[in-house]
Amino acid sequence: MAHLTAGVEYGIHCLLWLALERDTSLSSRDLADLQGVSPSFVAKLFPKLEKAGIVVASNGLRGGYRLARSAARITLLDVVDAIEGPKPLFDCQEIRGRCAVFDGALPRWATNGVCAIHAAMLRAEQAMRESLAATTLADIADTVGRKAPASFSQAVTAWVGGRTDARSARRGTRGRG
Amino acid sequence: MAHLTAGVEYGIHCLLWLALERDTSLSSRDLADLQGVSPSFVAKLFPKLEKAGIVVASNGLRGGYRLARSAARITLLDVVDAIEGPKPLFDCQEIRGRCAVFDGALPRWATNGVCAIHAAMLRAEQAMRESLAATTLADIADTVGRKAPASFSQAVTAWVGGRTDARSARRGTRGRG
DNA sequence: GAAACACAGACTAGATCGCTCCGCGTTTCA
DNA sequence: TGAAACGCGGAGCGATCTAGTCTGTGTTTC
Ligand code: FES
Ligand code: FES
Repeated sequence: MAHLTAGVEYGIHCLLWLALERDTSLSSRDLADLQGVSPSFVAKLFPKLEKAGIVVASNGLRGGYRLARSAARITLLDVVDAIEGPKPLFDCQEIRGRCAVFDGALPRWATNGVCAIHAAMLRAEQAMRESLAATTLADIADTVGRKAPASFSQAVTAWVGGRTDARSARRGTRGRG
Repeated sequence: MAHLTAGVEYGIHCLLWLALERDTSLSSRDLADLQGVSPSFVAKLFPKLEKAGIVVASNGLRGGYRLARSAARITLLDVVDAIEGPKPLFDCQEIRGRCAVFDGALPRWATNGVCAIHAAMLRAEQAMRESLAATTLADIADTVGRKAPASFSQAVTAWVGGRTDARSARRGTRGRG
């Protein structure tokens, strides 16, 4: 994939569901099934978000995740950093230090400070990060909310409720389904 | 490596040498040896820069590359696009279309337009691209030029000249060295 | 005490990256 | 005239990364 991996897309989409259902803990399996993606993969994602303080986890049956703070105070940069970890846009290999003209006697000025090319790349990365930091989960939820009809939110709550019911039913009809 | 690969670092550094020696054609081997990097790898880089119209190539003995236009009119974005090709920062997989709540009957509004998350990523990518487009090869050459002593430019020209001489000498003493 | 949860770690298939090697056509120059 | 130095394309290779699976361990609910 590209620089921002599939984990970021999965993670942010999951967090949007959590923002929609702030009163309920959703398990990683709920979130995966809800979106039709790999449960194992989503399960590997959330410990990172929890360590970054974006979500809080609760253990045991009926456990799961919920947002650690308001969606308006979670930026896309928070999520990207949590999932991707420290991952530079550009990885300078200090080419300049191998110049044949110097022939072994590397002058101080040649490796002093950061290479001008590297500096330009760092500026580009910073521009990207500032753009990501300027968008919050709430912004995105608003955009989606304006597109979705009013009935959608209810349908989601019903789906989540249906999950809990299905679990209870499974306990009642154990071995038959 | 990261999103911007080693080819970009090699490529831009090479182009800086070409900007310094605008009157001479430098071969890909010259440029590689000058910087102590792999000649084969640099040789694979330059056809891309030539197709993008950043350098012009000349064939045969004494051939090589030179800048197609002034360094002030070559941006870092030009070089990155030439070497990396079309490579999105974020590769949306249209997760939203798989939502289990819809259960097969995907409503129009759900996939209408670009996903809000994807849109935010495109803005971040655009911010990065604008930053890269704002820096030219000449800008970087100036920065380097201010650091390097006056003698450096002469040393480079001498090194390049020495290369041509070495080739002539090799022809004269064929088989002995 | 079983089921549903979180979480850590080993593992795999496939893609990509950095790099090499080879063959072909072109140009120069002894 | 032919060898050497060029550009250029394609095949291939080892290392690394990605997306995803499969354990296993500990915790909470019912
Ligand atoms: S040495 Fe890495 S960008 Fe110049
Ligand atoms: S569907 Fe790809 S980012 Fe939303």
